[in-house]
Amino acid sequence: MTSARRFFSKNKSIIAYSISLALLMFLLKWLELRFVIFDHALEVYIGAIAVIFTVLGIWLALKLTRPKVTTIVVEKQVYINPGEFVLNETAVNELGLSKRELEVLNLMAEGCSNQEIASRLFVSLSTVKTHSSNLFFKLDVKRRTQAIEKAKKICLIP
Amino acid sequence: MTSARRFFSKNKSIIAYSISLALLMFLLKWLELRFVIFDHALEVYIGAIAVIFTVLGIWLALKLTRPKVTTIVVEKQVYINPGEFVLNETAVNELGLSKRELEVLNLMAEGCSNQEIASRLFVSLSTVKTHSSNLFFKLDVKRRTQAIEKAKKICLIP
DNA sequence: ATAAAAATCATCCTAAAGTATGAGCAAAAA
DNA sequence: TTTTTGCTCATACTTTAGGATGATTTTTAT
Repeated sequence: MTSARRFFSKNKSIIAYSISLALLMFLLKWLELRFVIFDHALEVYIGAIAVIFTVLGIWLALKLTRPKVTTIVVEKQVYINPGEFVLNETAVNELGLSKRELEVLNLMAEGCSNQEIASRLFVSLSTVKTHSSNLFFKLDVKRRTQAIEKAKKICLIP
Repeated sequence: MTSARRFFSKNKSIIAYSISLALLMFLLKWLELRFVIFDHALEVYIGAIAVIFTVLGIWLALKLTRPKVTTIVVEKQVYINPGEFVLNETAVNELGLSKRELEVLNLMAEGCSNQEIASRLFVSLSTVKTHSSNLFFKLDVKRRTQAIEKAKKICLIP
């Protein structure tokens, strides 16, 4: 049942074409009988058929073929306003940075000295030095200024 | 001359259609003369014409339809906090920063050490130290990291 | 031409930054 | 349970940064 319905709906155009072709045949037969009296009517008749079926073919083609589509991709640049900072967690995981190291990194970027960082995190200067040393190793840099530069580039800090 | 040629090239398909139609007419006329002896040959003949011109119409339609152009706008995200960096010259004048000091500041922000800055500016380490010292005094900071932080805030560096 | 500003360099000294190594401890993962 | 990981701290040492001061040489503006 459904398959039959599906068949009709899928071949709608073809069925319509067949029916209209049949009707035209009848019409032409009728015309043939009426105008057979004229001389050279056949040539005109055939010309008419040619034109009609050409139009029909064109109509059919336009109906059946899916429209030719050429796609033009236009890149529109969307400028992201630096309003909200989102931490690049992918980078954090790839580099294996710990929570504490990120804290140290942030305070570094704020211009804190190691001693200030130690005071603000309630740890010793040694601890901060260890963290910063590990940080530089993981970020593959030699100085805190380079660490800040790189961290900003890859969105580890705002 | 050129306009005529242009006309031909532009209406190539239509001209081809006309010619093939004329040829078909001749062919059909010839067939008519040959097979007129058969009974009911006319129906077959007309059917053949119908089919041929339908095909012709389809071919014509496929040839003549111009592709539909769809424009797809792809939003490309461009992360640009620099957008375009414009130096805050007002601040530069207010703080009394010299050209050289700004150069040093920029290299500092790139993560260069004083020695690296000296090499890149073709001056001695002492000179860079003097510049940076003056810089810190003018910016009212104590460390290069603070200088970078402040300079970015007031648009002295990108 | 002359004074002011900018750029250059040096030396001495202190403070901070950074390296290397070892070790204790607690929480989480195996 | 054992191992791993992260955080902690310490000591000793080297390097870099930064301060203070003074001096010479270009530029630049008046």
